[in-house]
Amino acid sequence: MAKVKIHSKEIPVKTIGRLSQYRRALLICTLKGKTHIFSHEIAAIQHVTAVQVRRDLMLIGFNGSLKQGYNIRNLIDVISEILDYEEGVNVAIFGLGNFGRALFNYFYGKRSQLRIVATFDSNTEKIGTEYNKVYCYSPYRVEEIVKKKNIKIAILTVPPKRALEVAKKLVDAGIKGILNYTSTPIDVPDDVFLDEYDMITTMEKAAFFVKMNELKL
Amino acid sequence: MAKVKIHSKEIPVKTIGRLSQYRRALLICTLKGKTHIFSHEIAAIQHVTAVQVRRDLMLIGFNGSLKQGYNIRNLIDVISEILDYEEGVNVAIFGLGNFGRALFNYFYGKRSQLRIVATFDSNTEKIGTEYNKVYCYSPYRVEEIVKKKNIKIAILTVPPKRALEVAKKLVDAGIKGILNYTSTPIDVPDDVFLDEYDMITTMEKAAFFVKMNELKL
DNA sequence: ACAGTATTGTTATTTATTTAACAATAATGA
DNA sequence: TCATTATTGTTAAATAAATAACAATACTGT
Ligand SMILES: NC(=O)c1ccc[n+]([C@@H]2O[C@H](COP(=O)([O-])OP(=O)(O)OC[C@H]3O[C@@H](n4cnc5c(N)ncnc54)[C@H](O)[C@@H]3O)[C@@H](O)[C@H]2O)c1
Ligand SMILES: NC(=O)c1ccc[n+]([C@@H]2O[C@H](COP(=O)([O-])OP(=O)(O)OC[C@H]3O[C@@H](n4cnc5c(N)ncnc54)[C@H](O)[C@@H]3O)[C@@H](O)[C@H]2O)c1
Repeated sequence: MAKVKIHSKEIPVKTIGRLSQYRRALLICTLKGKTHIFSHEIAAIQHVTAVQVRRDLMLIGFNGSLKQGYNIRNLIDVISEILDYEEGVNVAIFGLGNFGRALFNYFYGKRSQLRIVATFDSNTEKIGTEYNKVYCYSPYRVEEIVKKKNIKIAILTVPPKRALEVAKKLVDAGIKGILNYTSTPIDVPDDVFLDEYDMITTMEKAAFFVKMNELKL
Repeated sequence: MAKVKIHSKEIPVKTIGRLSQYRRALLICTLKGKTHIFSHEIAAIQHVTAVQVRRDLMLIGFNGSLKQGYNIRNLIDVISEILDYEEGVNVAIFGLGNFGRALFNYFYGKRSQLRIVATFDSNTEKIGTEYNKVYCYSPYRVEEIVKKKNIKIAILTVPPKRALEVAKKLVDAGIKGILNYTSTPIDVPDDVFLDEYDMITTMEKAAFFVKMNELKL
């Protein structure tokens, strides 16, 4: 799924990602009392060009005024209408280790429509406890709880060796989106959103560029 | 910097990222005693097509044999020659909170050429202690320590409000790559590698796709 | 010996994404 | 009044990346 239709226009996935970032920048602006903003101002905050911003906004059919630029409040609302899900989406974390907990803390409460409603861990000392008021279940209960709590998105932070089996269970249970942070690539059906991020790959790219830059001297 | 020359051929940055992933998959294969591998096998492990793999390998001038495919050991060596930096690269973490520590634990020791040689935190209880045998310095000493220890890459996990000031200090001190995990976008000169990752943006994309898929029904 | 098969390596094509170009517009002020 | 300026919205062009196509090759089995 690389594009999506909104108002009968095709929207690239990359635009969706940028809209999320624009909104974040805009929210900070409103806190500062700003009411209007120009495309080049948005561009300066995020890492994009003013043209890119205008093009993205064109795609979602949002218009600014020539002299004042874009109305921040309205723009936030329009982006939210696109990105957000009225009823909200339920999320669960699988693997409540150091990394899972760090993500939990960071994510918890940041977006009102995105709710962490369960955690899963195989460690018997964790099962049955609450972390940030959210109950920790045994992985045996994945199917049951995912259905009962209508969980749609999974954050996968189990050990790499467990990734494949857990991912399979998730898909079978009806999960529709997985953020896979284990270093094991997983496969999912077409109708399941998948994102895989690994800091080591990024670090290797960084090191490569450092090397390249030094050689250029 | 979107492309890089190797053997006088232009290599897209994306290829570099994939090479890192290929190598990881290959290392696992060697552990299993495999000596040769076909492009479609590599493709099946990672999320790419066989054509993509062959094209990437063509770009770095690596040849396989028609009947056996690619020699895994050789391929790992060639990729390592491209990605790795003989003398190694020194890395530091800025912000030793939950997230910083989780990344530390994950990263520490995974790549012999990429060494975490220092951590920095403003919390006086952390300054002067060792975490995983690595000393924690006060942010006041950034310039001094970065130069003394020849630190090239920074993992940025300070609170979002501190991101801009710390990033500026890093660049001034001579850091050449930053992995920015704070939700605050930062700006760096052209000769500094920058990667910004934020799980909330990813989560919002995931939620968006879940929503889209449901509407399609 | 040779048709059939599976694979690589590379060029050509297509698709996706970004960037550039510019007309339209509205305010400013000489 | 009218040139100047700064901006938007949109089309056109350029660039980047992925995919397809296919010749070349080497092995298999008959
Ligand atoms: N992508 C990144 O940048 C990145 C960064 C850090 C860690 N990681 C990865 O994230 C994962 C977690 O890292 P960590 O440091 O928190 O490790 P950890 O060992 O602290 O946590 C793993 C947790 O998963 C639990 N677990 C094991 N099997 C399970 C199962 N079948 N179902 C549910 N829970 C299960 C364990 O009990 C443990 O609590 C690892 O795969 C690690 O490689 C990725
Ligand atoms: N990108 C992601 O997906 C993601 C996930 C989790 C957290 N985060 C971000 O990572 C950062 C850290 O998160 P956390 O949960 O570890 O928070 P935390 O509060 O536990 O850790 C922050 C640490 O930074 C230290 N610090 C403060 N000012 C500093 C300075 N000037 N120099 C050095 N250290 C300083 C604090 O003492 C603390 O130890 C935050 O910005 C958070 O938003 C991002």
